[in-house]
Amino acid sequence: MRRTHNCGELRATDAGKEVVLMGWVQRRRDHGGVIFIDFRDRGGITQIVFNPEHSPASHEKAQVIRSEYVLGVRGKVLLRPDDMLNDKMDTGAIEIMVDELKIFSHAETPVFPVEDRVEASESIRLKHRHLDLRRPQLQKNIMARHTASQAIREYLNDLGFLDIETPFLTKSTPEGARDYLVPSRVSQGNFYALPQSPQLFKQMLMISGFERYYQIVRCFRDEDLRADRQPEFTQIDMELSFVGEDDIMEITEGLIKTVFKKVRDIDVNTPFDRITYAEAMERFGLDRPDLRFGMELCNVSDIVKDTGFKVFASVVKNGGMVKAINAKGCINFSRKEIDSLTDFAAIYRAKGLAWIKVKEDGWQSPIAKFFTQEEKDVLAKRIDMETGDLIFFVADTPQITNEALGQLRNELARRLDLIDSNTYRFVWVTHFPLLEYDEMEKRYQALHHPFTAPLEEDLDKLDTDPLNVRSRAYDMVLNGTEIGGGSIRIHSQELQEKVLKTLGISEEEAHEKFGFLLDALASGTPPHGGLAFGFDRLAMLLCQEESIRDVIAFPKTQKASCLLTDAPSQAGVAQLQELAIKVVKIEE
RNA sequence: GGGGGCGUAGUUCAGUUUGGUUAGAACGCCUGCCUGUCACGCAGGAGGUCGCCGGUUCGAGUCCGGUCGCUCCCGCCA
Repeated sequence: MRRTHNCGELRATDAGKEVVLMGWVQRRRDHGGVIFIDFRDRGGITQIVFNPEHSPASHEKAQVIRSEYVLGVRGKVLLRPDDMLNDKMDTGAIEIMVDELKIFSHAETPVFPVEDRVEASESIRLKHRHLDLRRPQLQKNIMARHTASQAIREYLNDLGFLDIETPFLTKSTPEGARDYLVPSRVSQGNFYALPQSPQLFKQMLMISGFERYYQIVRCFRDEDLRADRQPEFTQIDMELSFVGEDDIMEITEGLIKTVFKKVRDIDVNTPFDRITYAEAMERFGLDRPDLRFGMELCNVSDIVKDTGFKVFASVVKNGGMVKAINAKGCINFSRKEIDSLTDFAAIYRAKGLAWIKVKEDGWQSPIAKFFTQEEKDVLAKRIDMETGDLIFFVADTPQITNEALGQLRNELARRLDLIDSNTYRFVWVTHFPLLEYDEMEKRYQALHHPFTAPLEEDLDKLDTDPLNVRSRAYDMVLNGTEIGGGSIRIHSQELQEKVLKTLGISEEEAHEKFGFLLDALASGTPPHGGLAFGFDRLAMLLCQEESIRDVIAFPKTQKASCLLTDAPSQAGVAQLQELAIKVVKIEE
């Protein structure tokens, strides 16, 4: 018996053919006489029929068949009678009348039915991932992911990129995320770190003269998980020599265009819009703006800085910021709805959410009485208040005001159903600040990473006004989600040393941690830059899934454990001894 | 590190507010019947450590304390 077709490809035009299908039993319907089975493989589902009058032997054998049995069947493709077509199935015009049945495997009753519409809990699904992965939806996702990765390889190969592997057992880097450590047996007491990204290696490859590199590569970060974050995740990692921002943007826009076309048959328009970080923050409050709807933020700090409403005035006087958002026509929001939005803003540390309902005869608002008529007029004009509008204000530090109001903007759009889920709106965010100040550690930190080039025109501010140095970093944002980011790198040793120094990394530490890079930079380094996409997130968006776990074959739980294999687990005494590792309990 | 939700039959859930007889439903499973179903139908049946540990009580799925797990979010994630 040799398989001739898959379960998704037979059509009315195949009627009369003798075929052999192999797959799993999706569902069995036994009528006492005739038995119908929905037969599934990765190609789809076809109905197979056991008829005691047609083939008594195979019908008899079919009595024992249950869900998820694995079968091979030989039979003839028959057109179904006109009144028995199933237009919900791709193969609904035909069925296979079985002449010969081979039962390859019996199966225990599955813990949950292998069907898309069944919603088993996530932990059950992960524990029995082999069953979960049989569900057509997950099969589709994993296949779409494959299509995407192949499209990416093909596209980059054609542009002269080389796929070059980089080490997993590598060196811990300061800055950035927590590392996963791997103990060394042959060098006891020493540890490798799994790479958070191949950043330094790809720069080394540029210095080595490979000019165009890519890798679809696993990266590891020991941080807390989210619906869109796993401890090991996949990047589409790229680096190019002799290029500037425009080259990289053009190539990666083409990459995205190709992937969306091949995976979803969606035409993405290029080039993408570009917006600076400063403009994104001003208009949307976030560095990853969702441009599918308007409702932009409005800075009113200058208007309220001397107002009688002390909360606003004092925030501005202390270097804070007051911004507003106009929920057009939302005057009918109840007190309860406004309270729930206030709670929402509080998640992002906003201490309150002031509001104004714009009525025909004036403002209805707890804060209206604090404003003079003149202030009211100026505010109304700035925020474009019209009768029926509902205005929200947040007053806090610039960071909190922007974050809270930016998130509120997204939340309002969701609640007001302003978002067309079939729209794909891409935008580049550029000119990120090079540094930010870490209040906890009392020092500057790289916003992107320490190898990002400062904007040339801002170089002189590195000593005098470091926080206002802009960088040559850029993020690709899709519908309010960052899907990729990168930068033009520093290619001069002097500048690299200077930036490391600004970051408070001593010369000694710099040479210990990055000496190899600094040496390499001095050996003749081409100008270079690159970008990395979060492949899992991209796949998630392509598959229209809510969780990254639905596009990863074997994902981990929020506690970073694998319910299938039960990793992580205790190591044996002998193993630990070999590594000279002793496990100690840490008391609270 | 912090906040929210969840944990009861194989699965999804109700029951927990207000402690009280034998813990229910649907789907799935098993048995029988059924020759055109496609979420087949009909009849019958089995199936429970109410996550775990401890406490209060005459009595705990229900109240209290602890603990474990899953999930969403904040912090964190250059």
